[in-house]
Amino acid sequence: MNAMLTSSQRQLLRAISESGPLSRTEMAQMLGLSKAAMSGIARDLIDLGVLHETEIVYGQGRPSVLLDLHPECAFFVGISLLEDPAPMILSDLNGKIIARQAMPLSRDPKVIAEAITEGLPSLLEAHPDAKEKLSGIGVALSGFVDESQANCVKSTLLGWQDVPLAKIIRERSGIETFIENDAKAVAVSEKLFGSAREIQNFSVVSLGDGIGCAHFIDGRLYRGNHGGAGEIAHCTIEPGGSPCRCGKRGCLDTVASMKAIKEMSRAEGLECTSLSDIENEASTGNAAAIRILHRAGSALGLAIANLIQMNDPGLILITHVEGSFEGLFGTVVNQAIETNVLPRYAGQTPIRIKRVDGDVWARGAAGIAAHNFLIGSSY
Amino acid sequence: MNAMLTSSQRQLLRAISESGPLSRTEMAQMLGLSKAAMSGIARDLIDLGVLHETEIVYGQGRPSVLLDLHPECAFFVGISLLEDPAPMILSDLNGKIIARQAMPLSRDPKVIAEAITEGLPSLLEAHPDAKEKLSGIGVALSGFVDESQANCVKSTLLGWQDVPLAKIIRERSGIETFIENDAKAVAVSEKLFGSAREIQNFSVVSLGDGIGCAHFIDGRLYRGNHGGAGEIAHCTIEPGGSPCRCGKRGCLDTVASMKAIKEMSRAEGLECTSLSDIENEASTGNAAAIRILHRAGSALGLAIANLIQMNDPGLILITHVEGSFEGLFGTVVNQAIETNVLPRYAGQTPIRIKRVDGDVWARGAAGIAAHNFLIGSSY
DNA sequence: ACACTAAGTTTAGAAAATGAACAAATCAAC
DNA sequence: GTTGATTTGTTCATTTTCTAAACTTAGTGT
Repeated sequence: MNAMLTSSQRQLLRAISESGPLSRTEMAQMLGLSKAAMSGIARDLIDLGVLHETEIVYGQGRPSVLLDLHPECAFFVGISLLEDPAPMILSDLNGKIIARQAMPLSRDPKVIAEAITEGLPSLLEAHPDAKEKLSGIGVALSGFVDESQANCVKSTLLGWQDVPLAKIIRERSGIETFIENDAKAVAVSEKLFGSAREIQNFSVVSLGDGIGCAHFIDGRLYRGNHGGAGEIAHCTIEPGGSPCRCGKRGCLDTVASMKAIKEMSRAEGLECTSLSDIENEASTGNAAAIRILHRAGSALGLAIANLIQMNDPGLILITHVEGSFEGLFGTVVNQAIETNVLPRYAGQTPIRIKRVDGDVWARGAAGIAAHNFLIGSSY
Repeated sequence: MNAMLTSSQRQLLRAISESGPLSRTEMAQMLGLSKAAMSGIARDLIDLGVLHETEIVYGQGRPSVLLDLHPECAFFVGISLLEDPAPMILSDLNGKIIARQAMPLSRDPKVIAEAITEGLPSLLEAHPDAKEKLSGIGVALSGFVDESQANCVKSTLLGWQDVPLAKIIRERSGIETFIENDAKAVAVSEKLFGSAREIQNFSVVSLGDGIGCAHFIDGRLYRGNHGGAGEIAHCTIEPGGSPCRCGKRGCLDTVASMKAIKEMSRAEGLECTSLSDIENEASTGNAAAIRILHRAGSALGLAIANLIQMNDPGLILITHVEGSFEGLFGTVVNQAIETNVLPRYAGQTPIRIKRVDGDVWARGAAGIAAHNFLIGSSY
């Protein structure tokens, strides 16, 4: 239903998704079109149910009517293949989670497609609206995804190589489907729904068991030439350091991922099962805990500083699941960023910390579907 | 004369500049237009003298006529403010250098504009064609330049802050003028004239007294949020290492720039004035020379590896003025890249080495002018 | 010489934009 | 209140840009 949007219509949707509600006149200025053209485009999109009039702003002269996306004009399903059971959520066009369930994870694409298809009815059960207007499925996974957001080029976690997962799910479920790398999916959903809406250049660093990263450049997700842009986890931070499961040494992942921090704690004989535990130990003066947090924080900070130097993003968004950035770890990270960035730049790149819950990945996946619905893959 | 090109015409020029000569049918496919539309666009551009028919390719059916940019349809002047005297070159639309001279360098923008204007007649003297079709001036400088390629936000070397250099030169000379950071200018000219024409994502690392770097992403120069994308020289490579003039420690610049290499040699008591000298010493077994080249090479390699991990470019183009990459330095660089890149990726990112002469910067500057003539700043 | 093939052009007409005039909805001022 | 100023948004005739389909052109293969 959505494939036949004009290029201008798409541009408009993109603009609104970036800046929030706009009057027709503002839209016209933004896209460089005449008021006349804008009027027609807006009317069409309102008729389609994608836009609707919201606020009326009074000023001098005729008041302007703000148009915004109609959040209930389309619904999306997002699935994360990062955990077992795999979270599965239903979201609207604002990224609001409307329903949530889980499905069994599998390594067999066909079984996944089957599980998704079977899970849909119950996910949509209490939401007849959503059932009718379900416009896309998004899947987040750990691995490399191609430009078309259809094929998984390689996933070590899932043991895949060149798996056309999107096609398989699409064929089984009958719903438009797109897949994406986990960190990239989060970046897209932050651009669409989150705190980076209006920012054209930013990077997301997602801190969890592993470390993920993705870049938005000139308002678009930058996937890299082999889909590997943002593989910050395997930047060498401690040359000659500990061996990494990737085969080389001293990767950021071996020092600053939650998994690494926990392993280091265990090796030091600390009985810690979470970042908060270690932070607690450190705050009571435990030297080992302090050392570990220092090492991890400096490494992450250095990597982020290098990212800033390299790409000069307008925002670094650090998402983390566990613990908080209020403690020693966060302080060290910030310090390390400051000391490793060109002094002239220090403090010029906003660092935003965002604590996220277990829905991040599924929500990100839904964002991929929403992005394809709204804007499409090309400009 | 050139400001009123259609968006389609610009797209076409971009496509040809990327892929070389194309038949009308190929063009139509590339831009997603009908043959009919293409026919008209091509005719207009031929009438304007921008395109011309070159080769005829015989196959089955009617032979196709390849169209290419007419290299003599426009000429550009490029000036490098990196040296004194400042090189000044005249180039055609292929980047071919047609004439060359020098002008005195100054820190006063007005004096620069004056020198350029006064230098033009003699530069153009033997080329009446070029005089008539001079379509732009480009200026390369060390520092930060804003998005519009008109204002120098900051240049430590020139002691500038917010200098509207392009406007000053434009007003004095009457010629359309654009300025750009040195490394970024080289990247643009490599994209336009050089070895990265068909590549959408690549980074240029320019090795000279200092180290410069610039990224092309999705076919466009990526300037970064503050114009600082590519400041690889001040990535921290040796945490806690030697102090850098930027104020922090262990920057790549303090270890791998030609200046740093020479300084380290002097500190070690080597009587070397060029990279070749040090390479020679190393090849005869001089331990200090070997150590220096190892240290510099590993640092540069690590930085490039981090760049690859971070941005997954389709090509790294290393330009260097002095010496060669055949010796120890080059070997170490390559080795360090290999060992610090995800093993799966190793060798996947082509590294191209290009020895350049003293014209690089001026040629890059001319490329900026040519790029603005052909494609304009926006898409 | 004959069909066959593919490139490029022509034509009429659809699609998408513009510009200028106009209608609508408010504020401000008397 | 009525009037004027002001700005939004619409209408409509016109222009620009692109398309589809038929046609012309210039070759190859048999």
